[in-house]
Amino acid sequence: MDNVSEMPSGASSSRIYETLRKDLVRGRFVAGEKLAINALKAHYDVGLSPLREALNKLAAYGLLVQENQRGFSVPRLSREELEDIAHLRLELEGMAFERAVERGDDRWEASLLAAAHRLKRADKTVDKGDVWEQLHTQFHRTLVAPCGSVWLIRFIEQLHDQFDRYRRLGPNPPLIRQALDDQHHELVELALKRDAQAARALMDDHIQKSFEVALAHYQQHT
Amino acid sequence: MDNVSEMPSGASSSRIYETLRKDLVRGRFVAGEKLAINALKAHYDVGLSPLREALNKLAAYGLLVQENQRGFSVPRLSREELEDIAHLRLELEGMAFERAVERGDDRWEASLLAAAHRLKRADKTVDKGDVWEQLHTQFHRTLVAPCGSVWLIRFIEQLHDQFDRYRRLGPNPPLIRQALDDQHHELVELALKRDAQAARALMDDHIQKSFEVALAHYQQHT
DNA sequence: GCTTCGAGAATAATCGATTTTTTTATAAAA
DNA sequence: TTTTATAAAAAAATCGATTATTCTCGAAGC
Repeated sequence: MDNVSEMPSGASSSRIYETLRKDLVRGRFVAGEKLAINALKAHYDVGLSPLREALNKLAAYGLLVQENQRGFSVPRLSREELEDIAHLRLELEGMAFERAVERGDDRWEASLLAAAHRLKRADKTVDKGDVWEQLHTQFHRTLVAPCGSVWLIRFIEQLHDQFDRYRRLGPNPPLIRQALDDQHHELVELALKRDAQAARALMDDHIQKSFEVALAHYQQHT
Repeated sequence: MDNVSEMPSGASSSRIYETLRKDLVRGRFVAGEKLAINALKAHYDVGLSPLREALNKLAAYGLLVQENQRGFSVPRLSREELEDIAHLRLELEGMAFERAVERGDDRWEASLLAAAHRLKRADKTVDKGDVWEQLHTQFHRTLVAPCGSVWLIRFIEQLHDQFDRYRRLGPNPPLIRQALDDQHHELVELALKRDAQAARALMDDHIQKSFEVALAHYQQHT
């Protein structure tokens, strides 16, 4: 554990959950590492109870592993799991986007354009904090928002967090960002054209590309 | 809250989680009900900390709703959600079963036959406890076990628990059981024949039938 | 040398009590 | 009558301390 976020000031319970979740996704903890609860308590400056409740939630969510009487640890990474996650993202996000394209209304079109624009803007500026990451997450959220299935969205977000544990192992240099961002705009275009088939195909390709980036990072990392 | 399970004796932490999970799935709590923590504490005879940790996990899992400073409650039911869950089950379980049929080995075939047999046996005897339910869950678990995706299995089980909140609103009379159980055996047959296409089609039909049963219970119930 | 054992230290889990927040009940004001 | 204000009660969240379990490391036995 090192270099983890400062806690935002304010109420504690869900705050610590969100902070930890982000730090886990960002890779601020080493995969496989056992969490020292007292260290967390000290670092994030929270009490034991809220902290443990957050850890329990994160374990149920799949960002931590809880072992019987031996605390919490960060799940290990494996190529097999990355492939599993990417493949499922392909299936689920493809399905969701296809449905979104069929069902989304004009307000959706507007929010898509907005999200894509903001993302492109962030692309060009130097990234203070995780602005690009946040906007990227928001963009993908928007893509599938009107798919009509609350549970599908839930699973997709869960998979995104898992996927990002791999993708964010390495840097996200401008060139790769650029390439992915081009696809983001194409996705918007196809959505506006209401071409569900092509939209899905491109989504598949987009996830495939992301997978390759993440895999490279993973292999570098080990 | 009424008529909930007695706690099995033994260690507390994960025990209370499992007990609560089962009681939620069984419908021992009324949908929408706010949980009185002190009452739970007294009934299950556990301390506050393990109880709260279990509730937090269940909320992350989707069997409870946690509201800011006002505790936990049982999620409401809706026809829309039931349709959502059933539809996703169709997609995910179909996908998983198809893959399982392609990838399962002879040990899988054996365990399938075993699970189906045990389920049929339980069918004929009077159901003490939830023997049939347990075996039914186990059977479906076995069907998709060799699909090769840990995350897919995880989501499917989560959806099963959600689906069962609806399906178990009403009784499960012998006639319906019989009909569903016939399909279980057909599923096994197609799996042994390695007919992935037909297997998936039948799985779709099976889930559709279950959905109709669950929907009837839901409509009766409101 | 290698394994097994056990005492002490470290850590996890749990408890009981306190603090904070929400809900309820009652009464005053509009 | 309805709304607003407020005090008391209830409930949720959190804290500090205790208990139970696991881990560490050195010594004894094989």
